[in-house]
Amino acid sequence: MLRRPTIKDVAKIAGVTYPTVSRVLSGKPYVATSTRERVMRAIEDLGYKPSAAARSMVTQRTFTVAMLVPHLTDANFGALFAGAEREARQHGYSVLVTDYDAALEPHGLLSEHRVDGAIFVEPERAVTLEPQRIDIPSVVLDDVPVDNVGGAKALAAHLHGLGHRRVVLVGGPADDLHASARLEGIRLVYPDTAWLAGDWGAESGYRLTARALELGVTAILGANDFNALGVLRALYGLGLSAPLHISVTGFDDAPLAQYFTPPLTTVCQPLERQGERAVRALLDKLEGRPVGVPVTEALEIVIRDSTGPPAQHV
Amino acid sequence: MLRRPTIKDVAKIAGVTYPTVSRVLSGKPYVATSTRERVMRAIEDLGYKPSAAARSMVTQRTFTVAMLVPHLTDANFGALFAGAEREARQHGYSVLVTDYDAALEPHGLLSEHRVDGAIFVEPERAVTLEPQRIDIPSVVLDDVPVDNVGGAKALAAHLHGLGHRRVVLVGGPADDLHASARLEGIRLVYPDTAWLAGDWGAESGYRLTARALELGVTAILGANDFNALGVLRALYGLGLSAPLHISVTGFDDAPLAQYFTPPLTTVCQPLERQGERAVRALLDKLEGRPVGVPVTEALEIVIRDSTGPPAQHV
DNA sequence: AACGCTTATCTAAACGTTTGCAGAACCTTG
DNA sequence: CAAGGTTCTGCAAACGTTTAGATAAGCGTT
Repeated sequence: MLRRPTIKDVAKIAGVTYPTVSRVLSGKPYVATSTRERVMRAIEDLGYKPSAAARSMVTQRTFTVAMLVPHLTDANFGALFAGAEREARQHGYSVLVTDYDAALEPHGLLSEHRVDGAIFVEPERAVTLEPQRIDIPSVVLDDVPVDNVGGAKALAAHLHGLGHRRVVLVGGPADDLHASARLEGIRLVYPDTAWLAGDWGAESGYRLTARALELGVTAILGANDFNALGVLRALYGLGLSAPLHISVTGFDDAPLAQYFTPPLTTVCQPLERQGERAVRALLDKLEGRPVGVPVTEALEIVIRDSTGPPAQHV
Repeated sequence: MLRRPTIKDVAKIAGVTYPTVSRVLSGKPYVATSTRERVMRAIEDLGYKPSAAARSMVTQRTFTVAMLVPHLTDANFGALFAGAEREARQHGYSVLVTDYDAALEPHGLLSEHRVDGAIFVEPERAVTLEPQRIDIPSVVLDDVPVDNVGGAKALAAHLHGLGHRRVVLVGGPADDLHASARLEGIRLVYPDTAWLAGDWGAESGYRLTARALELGVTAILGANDFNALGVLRALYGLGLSAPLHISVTGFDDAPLAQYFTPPLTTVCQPLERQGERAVRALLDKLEGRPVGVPVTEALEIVIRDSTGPPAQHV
């Protein structure tokens, strides 16, 4: 296996010096059309690909940003990435995904100037990590906030309209800002709603459902769609079903939520757009532009089959 | 904002020349303990971090591998990544995730020697892409095969044991090797089973269920768990339910599958281990070791509530 | 006291780019 | 036709490492 062609090989073939090739590659002005063509052809013939390492060596930039997620198994960030990637690409950047732990390793993305900036998807941990160990520009997803409170309130209002008088929030970490905001929204309608905290997984919803039912509620609000799925599953195990015996709602409108049994009433998060906005904010920081004032995005409720009037008698 | 400290700054503080610092960093022998200590302290004091670019400039290696997935929204690869990441880290590599399209961009991972190798998660597309545009070492997930045929056969046998006599496979792309292998496995038990192909999403299962029922089957095998979820959803829409009217199975045992209503009978894919094995195979290639003979891994069936005896009368 | 061996450090070259500066060739213009 | 501008291209330095080879110091042998 031979050495990869470098800019110098290209130059030799095209009969110019290598800085000229560099100029062609970066689309600089002041290069004759004929030269440009010859160089292009040489590049083509050799199958030349620039070396990112050499390039970022001198420019001190990688034109790459990292997206850090707590666990890659959390399904939601797929859409987030899609939005981020599209936006980044438009500006000549690319996006890499890893989980926090991997990124922080000695050889990880964040430790060796491999990326120009980072997007932290889960704000809480970002806050604890960032100042200590990270010294690259970064944004946390909360820099592009969405109206968790409003979304939750809408959900609660919907339930209230159906006649529910006592509800509970199930799932989400006790110290999570999003989950807290959702509780806050619910309490705007049902002032002293209880919160059975857990994590973001289905298991949480499943495990906590029994305790929720002891509270004598007619509706259970999952802190996210997967929590809600766990609740549905628990109801199934108890021989109950939504919305007949208990109404259930989620949060996020994950792609799968419409295929739950029953299809889930939830709140639609504009995840792609959020990814987009996060990238935009980060690039603004990176390129020294004034970073725009974050506007809070409204969330829309999606009513499906998992909610209905309360059972006549619990 | 000042320049980042380099190896030379460290050297100056520690009172040595910079190659010595390099030796300390890479744990080379022949450096005095006292020197090593002085250097370490200087590194600490300065908050020095090596530059990956400069390093891979000379070594011609990045110690990074890419994991390419078709769409980051496909949930399954989370576990795949977890396994891959763990294995890679143990060998001093890190793993980056992107989708095919992003990776192939002119500035993408694969185009500029940014990674030492790549793992293609979806073999079909890898095959079409690789020879044309990629010239870095790569493995496709099929290089570490799992026994799709056996798993599907086990599923079919389970259904047959319950008394089902006519089944159908729903979902999965018509040209997909995994899906085909699954069909093959089913046909070992039910020789002329029909296949209503689609894609890997829930929507496919949902859409194709009506046609499946027209075939007069008593059980529907989803090509994966999400296809199965779509089927369950469609049944719900028709006022039917599993396993009472129709039995339903999935494939993969996605983390969510046990929380479906009803919990899904499926086949457990050892995804983490697969990720691990893929990395191992790739590193073998990269480091010129003989790449081990791929052993096909057996798959275990997981029986839950979505399958039962056929309805007395269809 | 000179020799060789080991251990520790230094010197210098190399990796593949970008970029500021300087020079060459060609055009205007007065 | 000399002066002054453009437009194009070459030269050389710089980016931050690794690594082969050279040198120096210390020590145990003869």
